[in-house]
Amino acid sequence: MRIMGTRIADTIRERIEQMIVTGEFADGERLDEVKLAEQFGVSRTPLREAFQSLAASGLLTLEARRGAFIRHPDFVELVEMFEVMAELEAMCGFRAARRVSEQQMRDIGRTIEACEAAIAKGDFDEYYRENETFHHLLYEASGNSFLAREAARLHKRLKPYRRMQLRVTGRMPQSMREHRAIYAALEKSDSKAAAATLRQHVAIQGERFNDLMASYRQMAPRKAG
Amino acid sequence: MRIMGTRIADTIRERIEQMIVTGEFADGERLDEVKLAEQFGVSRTPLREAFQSLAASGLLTLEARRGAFIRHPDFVELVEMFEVMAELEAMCGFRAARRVSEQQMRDIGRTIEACEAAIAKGDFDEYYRENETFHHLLYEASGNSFLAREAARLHKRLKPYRRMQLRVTGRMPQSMREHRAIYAALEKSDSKAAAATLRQHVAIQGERFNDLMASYRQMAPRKAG
DNA sequence: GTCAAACCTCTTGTATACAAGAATATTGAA
DNA sequence: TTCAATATTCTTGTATACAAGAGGTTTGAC
Repeated sequence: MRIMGTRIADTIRERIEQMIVTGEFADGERLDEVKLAEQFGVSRTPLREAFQSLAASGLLTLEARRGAFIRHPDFVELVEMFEVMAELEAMCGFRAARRVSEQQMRDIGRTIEACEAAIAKGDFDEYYRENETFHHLLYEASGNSFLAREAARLHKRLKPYRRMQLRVTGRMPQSMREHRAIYAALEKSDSKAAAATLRQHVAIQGERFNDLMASYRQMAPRKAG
Repeated sequence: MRIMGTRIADTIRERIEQMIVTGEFADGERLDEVKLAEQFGVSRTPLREAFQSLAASGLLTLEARRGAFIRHPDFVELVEMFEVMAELEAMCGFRAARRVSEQQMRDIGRTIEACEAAIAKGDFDEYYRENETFHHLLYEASGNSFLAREAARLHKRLKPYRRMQLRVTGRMPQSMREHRAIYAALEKSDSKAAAATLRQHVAIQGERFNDLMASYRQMAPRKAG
C-alpha cells in the first residue's frame, strides 16, 4: 500500500479510532468538536474529516446538525455482527487451508504459542495482542486481500466487545484448543474443518451467548437489547 | 433509520456516488475539487466531506496532497470482491430460507417476474433495477440487518462491474433459472440449497470468469490484471 | 403551578482565506 | 539536445469566519 504523507486529519482519525476501540467513550456520548479540536491542538476542519471517515467505518454515528455520537450496537446487532464475523473468518480459514504458505504456518504457530504463554503468565494484554495477530495472519493467509481487509475492518469494529467477552473466565482453555484445532486443519489442508472450527471459534452461541449478554448488560445498562 | 436533515455534504455524496457507480469516471481519473464544487454550486468544504465518506466506502481513493482518484480495482481484486459478494449472498440465502416471511416471498416472486418481463421486452435498465431489488429483498430476508447492510454496501460498490457482466449475451436465461431455483429453495426452507444456488448465481467462475475478463480488458485496458 | 411561545445560546454546517506541498515549466549548463 | 536545478503555479490541507438550526431557558398567560 502507498505510504501517505502526514495529514493531520489522518492522525486525528487514528487517535480517535484508538479511543473508541479501547472503549474510552460511553454509549450515547457526544464527541464535542471544539473540545476535541482544542485537545488535539487543531482546528475543527481535520476533526470533522476524521468524523466522516470514522462514521463511514461505523465507529461513530453522525446525526445531522446534532453531532457525532458513540452508539454502541444494541445486543441484537452485536450478535448479528459476530455472526457475520464468524462467517468471514470461516471463509478465510476455508481458503487459507488450501493456500497458506509454510512461512505463514510458522508465524501462525508462533502466535498460538505466544497466546498460551501469555495466558500462563496471566498477561491478558499480551494475550489480546497475540490473539489479534493470530486472526490477522489468518485473514492474510486466505489469499484474498479484499476479504482480508474486510475481515480486519469488522474485527476492529468488534474490538471493544471482544474484550468484554474475554473477561469472562474459563473460556481461555477452550479458546486455546480451538486455536490448535484450526492450526491442525490448516496443516492437513482440510478446508471444511478449518472453516467449521473458525466459525465455532468466533460465533456467539451456547454458553458464550449468555456470557456476552451478561457482560453487555453490565457495560451498556441503558439498552434492553 | 433516523431521517437526517438536509446537509449539502450528504446530497453531494449521493450525487457523486451515483456518478461513480454509473461508471461516469474513467479509471485513474482525478476528481477536481474546485471544478466539482463549482459544478454543484457549493464550496469545497462539503465536497471534501463527501470525498472522505466515499473513500471510506471504497468508491474512491484519497491520496495525501494529491487528490481524490477513481481507482478501479484490478482484475484480481475484482474477482476477490465477487468472491466475497458470493459468500455474503449465500449467507443471506442460508438465513433467509429459515426466516423469510410470506410477504417477503411474494415480493421476491414479483421481482423475479418483473425481471423476466423486462428481458422479454428487451428493457435492460428495468431488468437491472428489478434484479437489484431482488437481491436487496434477499439481504433483508436474511433477518440479519447488519449483514443486509454490508451486503448492500458491497453490492453498490460492484455495481459498475456487474453492469459490465450483464452486457455479455446469453447469460440472461441462465440467470433467470437461478432466480427461480433460489425462490424454490426458499419456499422449501432449504437453507443449503438457497446458499449454494446464490453462491453459484453471484460467483465469477467458469465461462463467466472469461466473460468478465474480456469485458474488463475492454473497459480498463491500462491494467494488466 | 403548568404549559406554551418566543428568545437566546450553543453547536453544527458552509464558505472563504491562508499555508504548504506537488506538479510543471523554465532556465542554465554540459 | 538533454538533463538537472530552480522557480512558478496549481492543488490540497488547515484555519477561521460566518450562517443557520437545535435545544434550552425565560417569560407570560391561563
